[in-house]
Amino acid sequence: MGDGKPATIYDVAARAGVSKSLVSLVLQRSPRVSEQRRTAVLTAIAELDYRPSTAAVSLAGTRSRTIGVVLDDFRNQWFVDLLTGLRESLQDQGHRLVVADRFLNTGLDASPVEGFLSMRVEGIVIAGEPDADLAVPASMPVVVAGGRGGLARADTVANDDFAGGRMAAEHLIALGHVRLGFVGGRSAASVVRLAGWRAGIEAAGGTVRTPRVDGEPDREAVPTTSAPAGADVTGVATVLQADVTEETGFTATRRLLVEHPEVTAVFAANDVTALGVMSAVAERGLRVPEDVSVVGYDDTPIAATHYVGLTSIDDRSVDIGRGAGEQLLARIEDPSRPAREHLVEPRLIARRTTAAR
Amino acid sequence: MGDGKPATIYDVAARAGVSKSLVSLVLQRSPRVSEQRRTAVLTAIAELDYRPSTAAVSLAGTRSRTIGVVLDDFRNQWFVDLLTGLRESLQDQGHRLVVADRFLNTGLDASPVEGFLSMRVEGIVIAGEPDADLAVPASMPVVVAGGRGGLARADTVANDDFAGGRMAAEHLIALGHVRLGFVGGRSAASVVRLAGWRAGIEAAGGTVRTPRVDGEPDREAVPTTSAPAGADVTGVATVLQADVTEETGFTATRRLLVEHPEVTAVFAANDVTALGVMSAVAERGLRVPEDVSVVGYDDTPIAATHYVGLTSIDDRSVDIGRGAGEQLLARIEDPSRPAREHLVEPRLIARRTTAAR
DNA sequence: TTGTAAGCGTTATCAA
DNA sequence: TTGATAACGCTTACAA
Repeated sequence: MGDGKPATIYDVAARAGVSKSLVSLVLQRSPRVSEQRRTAVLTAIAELDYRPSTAAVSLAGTRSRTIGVVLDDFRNQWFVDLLTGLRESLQDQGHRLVVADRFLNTGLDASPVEGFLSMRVEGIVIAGEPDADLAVPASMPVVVAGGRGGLARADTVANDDFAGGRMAAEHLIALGHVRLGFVGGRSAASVVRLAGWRAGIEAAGGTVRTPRVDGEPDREAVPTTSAPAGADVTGVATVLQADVTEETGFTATRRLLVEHPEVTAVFAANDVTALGVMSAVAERGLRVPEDVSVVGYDDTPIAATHYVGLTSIDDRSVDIGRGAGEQLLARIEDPSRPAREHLVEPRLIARRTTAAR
Repeated sequence: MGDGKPATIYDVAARAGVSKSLVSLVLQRSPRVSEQRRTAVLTAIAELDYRPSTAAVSLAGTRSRTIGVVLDDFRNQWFVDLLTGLRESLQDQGHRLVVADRFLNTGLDASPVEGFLSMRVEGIVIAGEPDADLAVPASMPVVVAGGRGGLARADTVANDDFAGGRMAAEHLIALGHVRLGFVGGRSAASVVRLAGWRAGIEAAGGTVRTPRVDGEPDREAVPTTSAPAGADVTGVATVLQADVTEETGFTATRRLLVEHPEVTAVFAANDVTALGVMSAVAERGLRVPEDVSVVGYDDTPIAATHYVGLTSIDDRSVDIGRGAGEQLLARIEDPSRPAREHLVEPRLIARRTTAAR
């Protein structure tokens, strides 16, 4: 195995005593090769530790059989599940996956998309909200996975945030909670999750205070405390101006609990925010879930730890990935195909932060 | 921008009215090209939205300028920081980074290393403990980042686990703790961290009960409870047979706290285990850090959340990445260079789970 | 400073 | 079923 230069197809052909065309046929598993020659070639390949050069293959071949995956940020763990799904639908179909986050090869390429174009990928998967400055040529098949809008002509496969928000509300109401709170931001996902949550409450005959933007005084005087008797459900929503983080989730919840001490269940637009919510609950000397139930969104690994044990909405990233791969394949087959938006139904994972009231 | 086939160097040459060699020279920023021609070429490139084919470039060129990074698992978040460091030392030097985890293109390639060999990468970074079956040809420059051993001939850049373990002990002792516990497994990293912790205790004049393997009865009868008066420090270590997880960390700690109720500080071999430790402490009705202090290792994102706020040892993955890139570059320059092992000094990040006794 | 021409390691198109 | 031979898009001597 004293590797000097890697063996080429010529070396294999010479060693097997055949032409390089024949070697190429064997490589492509052509059925019309005699068993004898085939084994001779295979033996030579093994002996020489030969491996086709991907550069030569994609240069000479008609297709690169490569798909580029653009991640918004490697830190967003959800891409792990997304990749699992993509592998199922793409890799198993003989496509090679190349992943890059927004910064992976900047400096060499202007953007990960640029790099993929240089590689002559056959399609691109954009994970998360597509950046506006991600210039993808019109002729390149693209699918947006997990994000919405952005590229009009692209297929989209995303979580059904509305359904997820509604699930959160239904779960809490089923547990007997009637005074609900919401903490989220102004991102597209958060807004739709809030709408779903509101719909869940209204479906139960309840009312929701119009989303209040944090920092602005409340215009509406909804009598949440003097609510009608019975099981009437009411909700108060806090929509943060700034990014929703653990920190802002904490301060927003602190305020929410002061202004609405009747709230016994909070739905946070994402898991990290939910951590802030839980800290705020603890700070007031209340316990989760005995005094206040908390639901997050995304079902991140941190929610799944026993220590945190956060009830959360699983956005089914694996299925989103699989679906995205299938859509991309379909578009590569038929580029004229109209772009569609596909929603994946999320599911609620009940853990230790929610309990009956 | 009606892209049909991507433009080639021929198209650019024709449009600019020059030879394709001249275009190539411009691409390589050769200084000996007249300003006039250069702008003509650059204009043509822009107009045609031309992008060199990486396949053709690496096939025709002498070097691929590509480095492969093998991750053990995308779920181990530490690779994010590692990549940051690698970008600094490699990408900024004009190298392209291609990342893959153990499963990324299996089916197409036998292993990520196979894929990289096909791509004719100039070097490979193996992140984490190298798999034994990762067959890397002797002639391929390799550096192991964050793991130890495995490939004898490879340079290694890793966290100084011994120093980290010692830091944990010193931190706790400085806070006044004298009855210390350890929970870890039998992985190389865990064993060394334990050794460092022990050294820290011994340096303070203390003694450590010989690591006890969980499940086996204690052979040694070290009088930890009847310790000499004064500030004598003692430690009890539990070494798990099975993998250290949140679950096993929990059960091991539960037992530790029963058998050694005098323990007021626990050092866990990693952050996830530390979560199990904290659950076990809570289960006994004790509080962190008022009753028991807890230190983790790796400084994972979960430790950094305010909600968890785990004091942890930061293994400085960014620096490991930068160092690994530098070592790899040096080896590519001089393949005969003897392999060395480089240790990066970790640092303790004090948060809310440790307090003075 | 610019152009010509010979590769680089494959696949693909013909003939044989 | 096999083998020439021409691409593929670029780099790189070598000439001019």
